[in-house]
Amino acid sequence: MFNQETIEIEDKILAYCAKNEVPLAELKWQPIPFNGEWGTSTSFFQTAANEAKSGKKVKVPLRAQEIAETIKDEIGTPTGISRVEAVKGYLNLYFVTADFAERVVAAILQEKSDFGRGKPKGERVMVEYAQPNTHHSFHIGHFRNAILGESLARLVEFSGFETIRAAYPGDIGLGVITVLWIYENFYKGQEPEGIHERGQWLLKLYVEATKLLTKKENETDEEQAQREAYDAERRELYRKWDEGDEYVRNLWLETREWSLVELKDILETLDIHMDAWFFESEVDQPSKAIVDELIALGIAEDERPEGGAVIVNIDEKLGLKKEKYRTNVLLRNDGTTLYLTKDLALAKVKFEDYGVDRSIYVVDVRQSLHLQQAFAILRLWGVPQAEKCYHLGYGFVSLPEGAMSARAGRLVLFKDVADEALRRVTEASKEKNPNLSEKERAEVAKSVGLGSLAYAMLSVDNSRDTVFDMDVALSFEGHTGPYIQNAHVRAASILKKFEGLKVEKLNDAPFNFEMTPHEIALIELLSRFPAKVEEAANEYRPMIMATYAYDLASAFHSFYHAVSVLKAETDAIRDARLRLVAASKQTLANALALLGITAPEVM
RNA sequence: GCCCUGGUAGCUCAAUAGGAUAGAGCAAUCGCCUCCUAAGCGAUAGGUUGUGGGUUCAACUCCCAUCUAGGGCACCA
Repeated sequence: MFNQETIEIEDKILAYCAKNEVPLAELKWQPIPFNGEWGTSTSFFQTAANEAKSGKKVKVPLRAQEIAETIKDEIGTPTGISRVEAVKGYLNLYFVTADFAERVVAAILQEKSDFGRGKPKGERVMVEYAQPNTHHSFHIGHFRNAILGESLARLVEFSGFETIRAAYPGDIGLGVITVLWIYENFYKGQEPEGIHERGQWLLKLYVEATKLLTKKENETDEEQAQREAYDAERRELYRKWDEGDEYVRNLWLETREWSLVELKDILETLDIHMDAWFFESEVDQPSKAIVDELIALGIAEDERPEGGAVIVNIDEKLGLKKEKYRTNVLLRNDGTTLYLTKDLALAKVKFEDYGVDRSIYVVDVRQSLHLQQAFAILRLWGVPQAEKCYHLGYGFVSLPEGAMSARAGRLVLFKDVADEALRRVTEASKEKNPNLSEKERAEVAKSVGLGSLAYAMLSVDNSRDTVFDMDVALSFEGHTGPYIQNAHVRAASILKKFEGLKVEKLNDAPFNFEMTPHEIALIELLSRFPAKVEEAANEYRPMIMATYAYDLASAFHSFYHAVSVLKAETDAIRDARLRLVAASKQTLANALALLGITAPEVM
């Protein structure tokens, strides 16, 4: 976006090299990595190496420096560039600060919340996330999934893809039936007040039921008989559900709704709005037809006549010699479907009913093989979009005391963490900013509390496992969401204090004064935002944006501390800096939005 | 047995297509609020990037080997 200079210079370098038969390698431009310095650079090592390979006797580093020097002389001082230097094989071009600064700031103030938005890409992408099981409750691991998916959706959308957000709750399976069983036998007719209490109650029932249905050590004959009787009841319930028994189905729908109401409330809190809701139960039947089709096509093998299942030997069908995707089951020998089967059916819905070009699955990394198998089968099946299926895996979230486990009672529910976050932020806010009204403080608490949680999840690479420690996630200092939000608040505070002209009217405020290194660093970061959006979206990595937001906030805090805005030396400098503050505020807000974090005006 | 991830400062993590001086935050020590919000800023200290080879002008990054942690491998999701 801000690279006009390099294009012009590249032409000159190309022309020179062509004329002098220098085997120029591709020019890669990167920012000059020294602070306080400001410009772009490229190196000639590869070019020198090309010469060496073609037989010339050259020492690569020396030759690279020689080329850099020659080109420096050749291009002179191009427009927009204040100084050119050749150092250690690199050609460094320093920008004319005033021009560049003005161009960056003006673009941001004009485009506002659209600053950084990419051009339409002409492709439709679906991001599937939020796949918790119903009849369970939303824990901190689900939160990582949700915030990662939402941030990714916002990134790809902002970068120019038409984006569809899809939820896919697991609403059927043995776990669900287990809850129905205990409810029916021991808690029938009960229903706690409050949507979260009710949702979490189902989890308690699940834990209790699991105890009743799990073999104990030193089990007596009597206990064993009881347990087996319970298990038979549960199996019978599943069978009834499967054949569509009206009573069981209604019971299931009613309790499922309790979970969904809770889930939707949490998503609403997180400002996540799904475009499509898929349910496992809905793809169960269609997936059976797909199995028949795959058998008919010779992709799947039906071993049921021999008492086996329906399987796909994926490696064999793809002609792979080494095992990679292995073999997996599409249909149990009793004719019921599996996760893989349903995912094939769902993929078909995505591609055919929703016209999706790219399909991203935000799913626990432990399911990596299963998803690769699903994608491979789609390829065998001849689905063109199979090539653009992508599994965004994420490491699991554990606790300082070990892995989360509902049965062991070691589970951190998101709702509890969110409540605690609000409590702690409210407390901190009272101390740091006593003048806020109750209403404002409540808003700040939500914004900052959820912001700190979201940032804690997004600031580590998705592939890494993380340990969720409440005190770390709810820390408000240092590399955290609130640190970034605070930079935004400080910018807002300056603008609010400025009671002269509106910032929008300060069009004639050039940066034609000697800028401090803080201002230069800040403007350089601002100019990189559009490229960062592209990078994060292309690589499907929200962490890139999380890191950027922190770097920008850090640069702003340093600037804020070291440079006076309202008390600048002259009105002209003050006005230019005000515009820079406004541009910083805008870009911080844009970056935070892509992380699913709100940017408060006060805190 | 096979496959996939990780291993970087005491701790938690970064590091763009292999590029110039491996960066942050916690924790530690020391400074900075009559001055735009101190949820902040500055400074000091902290490193043989698990180990051993190799490729390259250049390796945290690529290749091989090895140690170590975790995960996954047909009727769970």
